[in-house]
Amino acid sequence: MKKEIYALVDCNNFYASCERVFRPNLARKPVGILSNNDGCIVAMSKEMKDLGITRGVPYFQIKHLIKKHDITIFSSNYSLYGDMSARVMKTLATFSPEIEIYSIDEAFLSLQGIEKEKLTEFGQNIRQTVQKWTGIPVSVGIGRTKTLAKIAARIAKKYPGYRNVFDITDHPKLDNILETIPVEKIWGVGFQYAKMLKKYGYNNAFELTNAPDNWVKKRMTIVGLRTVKELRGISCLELETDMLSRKQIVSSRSFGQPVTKLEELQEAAASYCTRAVEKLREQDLVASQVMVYLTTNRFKNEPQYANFISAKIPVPSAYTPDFLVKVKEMLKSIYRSGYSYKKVGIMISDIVHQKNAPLDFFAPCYLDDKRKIIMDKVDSVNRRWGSGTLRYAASGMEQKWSMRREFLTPRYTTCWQELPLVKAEENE
DNA sequence: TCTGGGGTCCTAGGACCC
DNA sequence: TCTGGGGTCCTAGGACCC
Repeated sequence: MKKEIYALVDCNNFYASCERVFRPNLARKPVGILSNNDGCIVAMSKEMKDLGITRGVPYFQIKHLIKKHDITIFSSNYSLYGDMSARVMKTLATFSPEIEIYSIDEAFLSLQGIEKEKLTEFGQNIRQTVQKWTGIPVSVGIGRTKTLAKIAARIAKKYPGYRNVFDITDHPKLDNILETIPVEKIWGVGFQYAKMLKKYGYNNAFELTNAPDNWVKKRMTIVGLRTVKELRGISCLELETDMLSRKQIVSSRSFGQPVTKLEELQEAAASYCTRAVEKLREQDLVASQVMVYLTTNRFKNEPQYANFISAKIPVPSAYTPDFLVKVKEMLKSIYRSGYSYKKVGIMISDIVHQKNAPLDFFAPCYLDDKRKIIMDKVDSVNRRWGSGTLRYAASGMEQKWSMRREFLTPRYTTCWQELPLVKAEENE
């Protein structure tokens, strides 16, 4: 069996770091990023974490700390983060022929073939290059399995002595290191499993490696067993290098303010639906199932209602109007008047590649149809002039329901009008 | 006043078929 | 007394991830 070596490259405090690239004056200052609708804290710089603020807290609960600690708050700016992520990934791809982009801010690299003694040095090289080319600080964890590489990255980040790179491969003190990792910090062990494991006396990663296979499988399914084996150094999770096409696309948003009218809900649903079908086309996919749901605000002490409904699209399609028509009528059928709604959402599923779409004898297939030409035109206009330039009337003009984004930064990297300007010194 | 959004995988159980 | 059994497909729900 060949012995793999994996590196996990993890961007430090990614969203906060992205904002800082364009606001260098915020280095070493507390920076926080809000969720959609400016609802919760979703990302923080180290300085803000050090204040004891935790991810996920509602913004209004920590508002009083903002001034006191001179925290800078941003609304989330996904076009910026997505673009910065692409730059980081492109840089990483120059270091290894095999790379798995695991999330917006993490990638696994195969380091097969690199001499064992040089792994740390190689990791440092990655870190420095990404910093130089993109401005984003990263940590690198190296190990024989993806799960161990994750743990290594955690250590790299935690102890400054390692300068953000840690190699756990064949480490003489592996057991001692694993003893310092509480079970809930292991990749694949979440809140529920951690609770269960502790009940049975498994408190840290080392203890978990001694759990019997059958017991683990029974309580944590085959997935949990793989995690445990990976901790023991047996690789069970391979690098997934090719982008698998998605199985579902979800688009939903809480409203900036409560919505009561069916027409407004329909507008919002139409706008999310438009976005979801756009995402479908970005990957040359078509879908034949669409679901729509709506819900009231569960945090409020007022009448609650939630419902969903789904429908088939007769011929797999990526033509937005095919979906808009369905969504509009479906929403009408589950809408009940007299409630204050907080959110609607769209889920598109039964997704296949355009080329693999089942054919219908009586209907033209999307790929060969003029509908595809229309959609391609719409997409290219919106790419060129900014998304939302061409819209469907169904999405409405007022969009009173649209989300709050009070602290939004410019789209520095994805919109010509919002490029950062470099000013010459004027103090002469 | 104010509480995110977008994904994946696995399993159990029911429906249905032969 | 004693009511088969195996296969497939689908869905809901639960766990996890970022």
